[in-house]
Amino acid sequence: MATGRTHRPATRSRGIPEATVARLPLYLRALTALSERSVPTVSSEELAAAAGVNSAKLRKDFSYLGSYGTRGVGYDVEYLVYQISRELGLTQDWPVVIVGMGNLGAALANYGGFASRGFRIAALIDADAHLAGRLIAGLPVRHADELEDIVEDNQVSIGVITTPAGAAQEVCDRLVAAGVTSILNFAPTVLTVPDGVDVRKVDLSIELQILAFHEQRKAGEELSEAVDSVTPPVAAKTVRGGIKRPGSDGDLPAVMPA
Amino acid sequence: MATGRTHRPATRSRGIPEATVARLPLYLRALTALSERSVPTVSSEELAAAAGVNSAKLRKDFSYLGSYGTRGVGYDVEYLVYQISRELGLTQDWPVVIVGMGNLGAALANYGGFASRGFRIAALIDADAHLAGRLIAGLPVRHADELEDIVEDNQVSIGVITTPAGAAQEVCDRLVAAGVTSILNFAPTVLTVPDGVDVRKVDLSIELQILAFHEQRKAGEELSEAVDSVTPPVAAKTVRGGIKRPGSDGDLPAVMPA
DNA sequence: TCTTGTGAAGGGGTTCACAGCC
DNA sequence: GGCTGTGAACCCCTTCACAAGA
Repeated sequence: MATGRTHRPATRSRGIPEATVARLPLYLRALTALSERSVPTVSSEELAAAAGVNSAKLRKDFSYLGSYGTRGVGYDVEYLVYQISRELGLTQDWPVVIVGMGNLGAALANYGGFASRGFRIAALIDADAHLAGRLIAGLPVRHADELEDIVEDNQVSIGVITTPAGAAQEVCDRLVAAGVTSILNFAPTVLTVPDGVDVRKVDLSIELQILAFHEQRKAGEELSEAVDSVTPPVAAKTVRGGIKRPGSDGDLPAVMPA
Repeated sequence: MATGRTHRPATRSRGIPEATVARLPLYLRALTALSERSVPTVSSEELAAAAGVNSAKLRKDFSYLGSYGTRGVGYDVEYLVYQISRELGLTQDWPVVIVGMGNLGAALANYGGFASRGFRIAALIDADAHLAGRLIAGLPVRHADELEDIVEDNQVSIGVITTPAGAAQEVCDRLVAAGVTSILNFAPTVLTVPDGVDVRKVDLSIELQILAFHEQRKAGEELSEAVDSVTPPVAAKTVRGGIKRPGSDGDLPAVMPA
């Protein structure tokens, strides 16, 4: 889902699979909870359960980081927390800017896990001059005109976009031009960025639509449960190949603009 | 990332790959935009560009739905919009409840794409009695005590959890007990659900941490750029195997509670 | 004995490249 | 000539199952 990065063959060894990287934060969270409860060691089985994955996957994931466990015993919690944090780059503070101070932007600014260690909100930015100066989560909103200065002055490399869809690409372009190389996009648009810039997106309506798909499936199965495997693929599949456009202009469903 | 569902071999044919399902909303969005501009047909190349994927992937994806294109011409926009909407189950309105009316919950309630066709907010719910009755996005907040009644009365099958992490599992359990079978979780916790229930999660800090990982990588490459392939994998890899726990209790980084 | 670390097998998804059809 | 639909190759990820080691 990320993009950009040339990902050259990684001059040997340094190749942690993307799927593994995506799970490290999950392990880290589980380990942090154990750490707070002063649990000294944990087995792959226990930790996997806490993270919601299976233990073989977890062990394989950790094997990319090195041999950090002890056979017959398990993993040292504190040590793993440190190693994963380091691997994820959380041993330093990343300054981030949030652009777009609507409901969502404000929600993120107030989100605890955000302002906590590893990330620091360098500035909140909005294009609305009326918002400028207002405090959100204790920080003053800065006007969009200042975007470039803020990014450069604070050496910001990570930007979060929470603007309306229409403004997202322009904001993205400006962030990138000013030096940002990683973007987390909450606006429902496909962003175009130059090579070397990573984009990750969080899209509410896509998630909901995926759930709707499975939900519909369930409802369908319930019905065919009794019949099942008795009736053939029914004539329901009238469409396909020949007929085409059974009601292309008539019974069109209302579709989300999202 | 979804879970639950037994996903039986799908009595022949009905098997659309999960990866394809996840992209259908993207295609639908691009197609809707074309539809609004009254574009009649579109090629796989054009549509793929608009959706941010490559054309071979798009054609393969569409092939799972059926043969909806015309060789030498392209795809009929309106027709595809209809077919994808139907496939995703958006030809009906899904009532959803949002539980947890903090900043994030309020943001979602106000989010346009949410309330638009395909999904309908059946209720906003919060455990804080002080919030009860207050209007958010034009809807009154209902107290958590009413959760079960709301779900049953409105036949809600999709629930969105925007509570603090500590409350998420309990809310989830109650939703499921009341009949919800799909959950979109914004709380930073792993939810445990019975078979047959789908969970998707949206996790801000995980996304940021993944970006930080790649960002760190970039910074490292910049340095080794000049040297590159001249120096061997350096002694930097002091750790590994032998030594163990170089500073397990000393220079521990501050780690996010995530 | 217990649990990690990992080759090897298996499964999905992506990409290629071209046959099929307009 | 142009574009779709799709077998086949390829690649990545997951899972299995067991050797290695505390």
